[in-house]
Amino acid sequence: MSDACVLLVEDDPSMREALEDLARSVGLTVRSFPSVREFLDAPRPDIPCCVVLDVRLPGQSGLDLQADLARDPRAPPVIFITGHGDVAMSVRAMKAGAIEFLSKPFRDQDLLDAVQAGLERDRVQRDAFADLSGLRHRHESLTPRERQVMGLVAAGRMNKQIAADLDVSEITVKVHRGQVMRKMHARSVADLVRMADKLGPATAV
Amino acid sequence: MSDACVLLVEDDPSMREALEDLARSVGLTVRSFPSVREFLDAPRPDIPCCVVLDVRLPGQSGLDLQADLARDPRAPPVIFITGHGDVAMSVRAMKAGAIEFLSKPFRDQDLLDAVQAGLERDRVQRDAFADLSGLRHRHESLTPRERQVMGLVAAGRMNKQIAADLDVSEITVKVHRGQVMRKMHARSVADLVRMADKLGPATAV
DNA sequence: GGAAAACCTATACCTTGGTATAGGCTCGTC
DNA sequence: GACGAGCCTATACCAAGGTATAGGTTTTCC
Repeated sequence: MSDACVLLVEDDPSMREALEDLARSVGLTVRSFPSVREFLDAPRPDIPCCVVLDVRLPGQSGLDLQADLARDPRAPPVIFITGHGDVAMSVRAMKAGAIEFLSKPFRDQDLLDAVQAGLERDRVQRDAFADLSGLRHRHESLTPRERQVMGLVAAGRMNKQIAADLDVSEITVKVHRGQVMRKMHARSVADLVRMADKLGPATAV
Repeated sequence: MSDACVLLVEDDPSMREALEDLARSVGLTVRSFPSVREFLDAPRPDIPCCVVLDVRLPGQSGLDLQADLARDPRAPPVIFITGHGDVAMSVRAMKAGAIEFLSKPFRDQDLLDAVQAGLERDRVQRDAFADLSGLRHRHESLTPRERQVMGLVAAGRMNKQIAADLDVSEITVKVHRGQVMRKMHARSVADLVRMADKLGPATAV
């Protein structure tokens, strides 16, 4: 399980140690931070992670940190633990996408289950992001004209229609189109359509 | 706003009346039910809805009802209200997809906001479902062979490859393919690919 | 037994897509 | 001023896609 990591943000040293022991007992790697500050200053490990976060922390609160993280599409999932949580707090956390919100005392297994769910979600998210960034990279290697042609092809337009749209000859379109297929590593139009959809509005005409 | 409806499940008559008045005051249509039983027995209106649900109800609990509803992909979104909610309850509800979980006393505006959010989500969900069911209907009108061809076309295979896959002549594939485009109302291969993806694994080969 | 539906095939013909090769133009950079 | 990148075009040729028309077989169902 060294390909996954739990990021623990907890100010109470005894609690911190107990949670570290718990996580390590099932083979998880743990990095602990006593405050949001130190968590943010530390480099993010480049493996599937999930954050275990006390709601009440010195300085910035756990909920604020979650909101900050949510701005980054690559941010790891968050699991909250708290001593004195209330319903409003938990609802806010869950609405913002938290995996779990546990009140102390909680059962060890509940936390471990949540951690596994969080790691699994991060794995999926990281894979999706890696795919997408490869795709984006290839898309950026297209010239502006090629990008236009890609969008129109993905929209289902025929070469002659594209030629009319762009006011160029049909053969020019064919050349661009061939370049697009090559640069995007698309083996069929179906491939290209799916790539365009993943890239989203960036490819829309 | 008669194109939307709030389904209120609440056993306390005074509370029920207060909530009805609140919803009606902003022009919402309301149908009230004193128990889960009566809610389930009533026909579901065929317009965007959302359910406002007391967690604690005689007979089946609100959380149980939510779980039942979740089995139906067309089920309306749920908003919980409760007098004595705890954190575990709210987390469970939110994990199961609830829009909001409000503890009494709550601000009227908070409930109205949640209702609007719920109705909006149901509108989107209903539109998506209507699209999909039209698509499914057309897909079902295909003969088995045509479905196979559709899957292979959407996978990006060429006619001659499809012919080899199915061990028929290429011309046969062309005929089936033409039928598929016609029956599915696809104006381009790009169209067909997107339809196949929406239909999901049903079209996979 | 006969009608209908699904499936397969073929000929003939036309449209669309794709590539190789080759050349011209413009603009910005070194 | 030379160079490269991006863009546009053309000829020629070949591969793939699409349609109309027509006819065949098998299976199913009344």
